[in-house]
Amino acid sequence: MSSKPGFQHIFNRLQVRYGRQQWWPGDSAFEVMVGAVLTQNTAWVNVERALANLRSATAMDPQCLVSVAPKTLATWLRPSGYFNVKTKRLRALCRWVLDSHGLPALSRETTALLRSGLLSVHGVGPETADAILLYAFQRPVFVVDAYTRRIFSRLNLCEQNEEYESLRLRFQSKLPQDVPLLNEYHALIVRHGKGTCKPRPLCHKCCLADMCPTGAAMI
DNA sequence: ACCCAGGGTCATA
DNA sequence: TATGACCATGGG
Repeated sequence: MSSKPGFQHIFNRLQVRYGRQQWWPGDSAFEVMVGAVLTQNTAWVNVERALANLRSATAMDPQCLVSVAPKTLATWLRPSGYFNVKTKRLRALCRWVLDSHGLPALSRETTALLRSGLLSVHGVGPETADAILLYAFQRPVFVVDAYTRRIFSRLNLCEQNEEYESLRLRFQSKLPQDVPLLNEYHALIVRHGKGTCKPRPLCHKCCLADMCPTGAAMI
């Protein structure tokens, strides 16, 4: 007898196929937060250029980012796109960190309080907040993104327009509250989305093809 | 030339 | 609640 493949089983498949992902690429918790904002709807390779600009300007610091002229900050952020928008969002995030007495103080707060705090920052939505919670603060949350919807809706395990919170809580209820697992799972989903599970279906050699009902019709 | 990328906000109905 | 416009660079 066969049953529908579970979230844990799919994780195992992805892990066997792609191996360890070693997320998040970032030296400090603050750099992870900056990267989380800069990567909004943006390819990571472009984010790395902006991060390199900040590092070479020795500006990878909340106090510096709120003090520097917005026009200067926008110049550093230019390669990651939306630089005017992201200048404001980054400054808003830094103001929140400073008003909260810095990252060490924040790291002692409960996950629920951190989450509502992050969501109160202009420019930080649910996905960015959860990415920061998981990868900067090491909290056991599942990060839902566009890849998650694409991959799991093709497996008939969710609807493409399912609400963010609904999807997140469903994942979390089916998985252990284990930070390393949740870390790897989201990273593997992104890896798989960049690999075989493209917007335009290209499911040959997909490690999940045998679970994909529509996979047979794809080239 | 076109589509896509590790989203979110705001105005409108 | 649910669409649509907008933000903007760079790779394939």
